[in-house]
Amino acid sequence: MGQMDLSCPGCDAPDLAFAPHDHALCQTDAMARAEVLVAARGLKMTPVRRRVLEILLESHRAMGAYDILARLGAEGFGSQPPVVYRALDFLEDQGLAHRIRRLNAFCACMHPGEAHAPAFLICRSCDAVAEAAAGSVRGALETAAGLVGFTVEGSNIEALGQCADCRGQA
Amino acid sequence: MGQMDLSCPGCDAPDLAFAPHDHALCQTDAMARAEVLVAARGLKMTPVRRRVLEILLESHRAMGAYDILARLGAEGFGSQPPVVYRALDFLEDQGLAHRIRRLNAFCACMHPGEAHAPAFLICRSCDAVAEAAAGSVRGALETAAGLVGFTVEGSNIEALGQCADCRGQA
DNA sequence: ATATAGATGTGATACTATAACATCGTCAAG
DNA sequence: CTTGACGATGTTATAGTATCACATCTATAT
Repeated sequence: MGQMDLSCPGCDAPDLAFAPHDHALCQTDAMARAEVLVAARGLKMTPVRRRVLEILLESHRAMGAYDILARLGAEGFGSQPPVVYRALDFLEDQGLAHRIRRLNAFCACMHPGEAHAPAFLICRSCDAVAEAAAGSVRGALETAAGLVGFTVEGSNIEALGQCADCRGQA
Repeated sequence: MGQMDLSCPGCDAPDLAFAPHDHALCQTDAMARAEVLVAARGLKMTPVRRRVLEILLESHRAMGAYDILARLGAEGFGSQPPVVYRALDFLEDQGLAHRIRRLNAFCACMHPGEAHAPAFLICRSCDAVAEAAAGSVRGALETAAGLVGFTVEGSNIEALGQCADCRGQA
């Protein structure tokens, strides 16, 4: 792990999101992986899409679409909702961003390219969102669903609570 | 299990929601349990609250707040959003209805009064929503969260997929 | 050069949810 | 009986989230 970077709000709080870490590295690494992935799929990481991902990568918090849109507009991109929703749809389809339904908001994926279907841990104190390994959770969900003959095609699993740092301070 | 009631859309599709069943009994039973629970807590099952729950109990599908509101308005209740949102908040607080975040919609609880923190199974074909026993799912989630020091205070677990009946027909 | 497909920009609109305040009814204390 | 307090409801207004439809642009391949 690198040096702690206090300018990263998510870093104060820790999975990866809740622990102090070199967030600049975290950001550039995720961005680099995203670029590679998109190229490998024959798709384009356009300026709007790249900028939206950069904005999401600034912290480990979820952001509302309209907050992102305001940033885009201020930077010379389009300022109408479809601009940001289309970029977010693309990023989500490519596994580079996640929608946090409980918050009506979006966060950058911290494990792009890795096969993963995460559970989201949302700290109510610092607002950081972490992705927890959820293989066992999904397994349990599929088992429970299977008992009633239901086939799971997709799921969203979100937990609201408090991260270790915040609980320590409270 | 009682007789099949074809007038119940959710009944065509079964947990309880995806299986053919005597839905009239299902409705009256849930309503009766709700009345008892509310009274036992010293709260009031007012006309608006009762009617909202009745509407939700008509099927095992989730309904949007505004769809419910239209029904209320047509029946002489207030027709402004707070009317229905307040009733839904009350029902949710009392464990009589659930919010399905994936659908921005609400459904009646099929297990009122029973300690439960369900996972929701949402059939993409028939739109029925079932509550699956999720003790093991929640256990796995808490374990996964615990590994990163996160304390789970609440969670929403929703699966989108296809119920047994719909898969058979497709 | 030009046709095509994908991406973006823009205006309009739909859908979901809450804030703030007035009114009304019920019920208990006096 | 009346009055006060509280909770529920009604109503107006507004905030917040998301999509549709259509025009325009850009890159690419032909």
